Amino acid sequence: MDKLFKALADGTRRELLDQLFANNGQSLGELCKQMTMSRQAVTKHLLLLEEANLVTIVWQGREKLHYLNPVPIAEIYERWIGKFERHRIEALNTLKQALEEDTNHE
Amino acid sequence: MDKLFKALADGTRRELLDQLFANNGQSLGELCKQMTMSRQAVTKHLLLLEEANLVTIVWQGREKLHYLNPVPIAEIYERWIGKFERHRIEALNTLKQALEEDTNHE
DNA sequence: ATTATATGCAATAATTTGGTTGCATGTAAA
DNA sequence: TTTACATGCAACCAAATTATTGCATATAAT
Repeated sequence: MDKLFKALADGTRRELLDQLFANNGQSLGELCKQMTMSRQAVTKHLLLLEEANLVTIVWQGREKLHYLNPVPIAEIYERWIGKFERHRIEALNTLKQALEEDTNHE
Repeated sequence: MDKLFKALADGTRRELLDQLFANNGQSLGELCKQMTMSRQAVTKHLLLLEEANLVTIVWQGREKLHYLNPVPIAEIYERWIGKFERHRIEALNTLKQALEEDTNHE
């Protein structure tokens, strides 16, 4: 879960995911063309995405193709979104109460 | 969105959110008691959570109370989970195809 | 066989992050 | 009005992150 959030915590990496959303299965070279930084920098970002299991690699000859994997994102949903949703109404109510108590100087 | 992901990308900060899940509206001192690091370290983590809008502060006398805010997490869902879900079946299919082409050496 | 292309590996440098410590300030209690 | 408590501010340090560069290797094309 830590690697997943860290992978998503960088704009460049989210941009790479966006590129794969737009066109899945691109090679390293194709992805690099659309970025401003060096190939090695892009490689490192992609490595983190692979380690977070967000991107799957398929070698085709000398080309390395990159495919999106949606599974880890679903885990975020289950672990965090669901949790927040469950607490949502209660949390907002206690916050509201606290704010009222504070402004009313009870 | 960047601050949000970065805020969630640290285990200590997710632990602080967990503490507030368990007991919403805790003061800085109460949160610190449950952590191993210095008060200042905790303060800095909480500041990032505030800037990501995940935690809302209410001052009560000399105490600073911390409340969860579920809204930004919902934004993650809309921006990322939804997007992944929409592409999910298509992405898995193209990946499957690529894997088959690769192993069959066509 | 030679050349061009696609990628990997390793050393390095700059920046960001996570943490500590010491001192200052504001609020409540004795 | 002292004293204790809750927190803020700032300087500083170590470790992790991001990016660059130069060279090496493997595959494809001529």
